[in-house]
Amino acid sequence: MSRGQDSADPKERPPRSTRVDKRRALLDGALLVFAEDGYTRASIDTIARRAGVSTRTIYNQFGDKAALFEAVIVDSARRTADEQIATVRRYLGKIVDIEDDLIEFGRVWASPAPEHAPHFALVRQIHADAGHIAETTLRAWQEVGPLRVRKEIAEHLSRIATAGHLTVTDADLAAVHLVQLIAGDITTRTYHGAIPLPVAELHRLSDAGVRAFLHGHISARH
Amino acid sequence: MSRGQDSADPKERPPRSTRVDKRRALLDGALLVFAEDGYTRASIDTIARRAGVSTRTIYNQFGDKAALFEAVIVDSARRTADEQIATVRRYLGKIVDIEDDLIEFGRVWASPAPEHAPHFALVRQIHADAGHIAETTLRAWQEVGPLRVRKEIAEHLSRIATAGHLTVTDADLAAVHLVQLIAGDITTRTYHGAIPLPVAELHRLSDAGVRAFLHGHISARH
DNA sequence: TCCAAGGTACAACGATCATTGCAGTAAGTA
DNA sequence: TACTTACTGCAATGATCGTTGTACCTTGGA
Repeated sequence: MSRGQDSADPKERPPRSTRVDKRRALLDGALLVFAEDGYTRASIDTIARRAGVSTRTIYNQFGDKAALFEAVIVDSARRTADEQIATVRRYLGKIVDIEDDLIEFGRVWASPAPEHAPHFALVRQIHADAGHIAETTLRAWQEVGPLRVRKEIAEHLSRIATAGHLTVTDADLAAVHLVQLIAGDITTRTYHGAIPLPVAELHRLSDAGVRAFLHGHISARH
Repeated sequence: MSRGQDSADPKERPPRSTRVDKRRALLDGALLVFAEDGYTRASIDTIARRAGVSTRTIYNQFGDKAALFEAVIVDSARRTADEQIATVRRYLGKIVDIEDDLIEFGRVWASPAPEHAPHFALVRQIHADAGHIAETTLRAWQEVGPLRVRKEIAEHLSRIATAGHLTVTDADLAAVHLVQLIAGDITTRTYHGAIPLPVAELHRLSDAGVRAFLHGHISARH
């Protein structure tokens, strides 16, 4: 999980071996296979073939299949969360018009981002397999991924609220509401990315989610 | 999927055999095992043992494992949807105060209902395994379960809207928003029912969801 | 009492799979 | 040049599993 000690020479250390490259290739290939097939169905041979690596290397690097799965979960969650946090900062950093800005944010957030589709399929696998995954792994995943993203969104919403644009009592909960309204229905309808869902429909759903987040559905308007 | 012809004698037909009982026991037992372990991990032997039935009976009744899985999906979806639709009718049939009534509905909707917990675990398995389930099965499941429930909620929301309590342009979408705000966060936090979540917290989340559904988060109040 | 339908126990087959050991190889380093 | 490190290919092992065939039992109805 964490590097024991930094053996960082002051001078540039030449790529001492392909060790790190193989590890990277394995994390990427295993993500694809685990995302498609799930933990049990995914075979070590398939993963090795997809990563361009021998099965023996998997065991040398990770120990066993469960450890590889856990490494993939944490790695993929961190990478995706990094991207999402960048998106949040880019679109919620400066608010001019709260509705326009949230709608633009929602459209980007709800966009497929095809290179991250495997990650979301993996998340579905985690949800389904939670009963067979170590507690520590689940916690590590939550902290490095979803919770980090939620915290980022919540902090932005709080700031926007103090600026007078929003009424937010529980920022974490508001963050959950926002992302669920924006993308909740989409993720259930774009099964494992197999059904792409046209962009226009995607924007319609996301826009409606943002408006619901802001105004609600009660008819006390005007 | 559908009974070919009704061989219904006019007089009470005595329980001709245990055939239907075994089928029922199998659907119930298989639901538990599939929900806990997922399709691939669940073994026929385990299912047979849990249902109090020989493995041979499974093959005689359903043909193979995949067919049993599909039968379980559709059966469980129908039963759960029936319950949910009854809840919708009971709590949204007559509206006195829109906020009070929705909050009461939300609390019931978000309640664990421990006897249906396996179904929701099964739904997570379906979401994860969608790529390995026949299109026809997925469609049948959607129609007999989630879509039926969504339609019921949407119709009630439309009626409530015409009565002047709500502003609803897309009733289906509004229905999705409502259930996601009420229970969206809960289902992700009560992993396979292992973490029960205290009732007070559950009500807090559900109430906040209902209020967000009605009023939104914008600070244009008063 | 006898029949037939449906259930059970049991053994077996073939396939898949995680995991390990071993022998060989390529490449960086002393 | 010799040593070390990490990767590869291959074979083997032990376990699990879906599926089938078979012989036997139970029970409700003719």
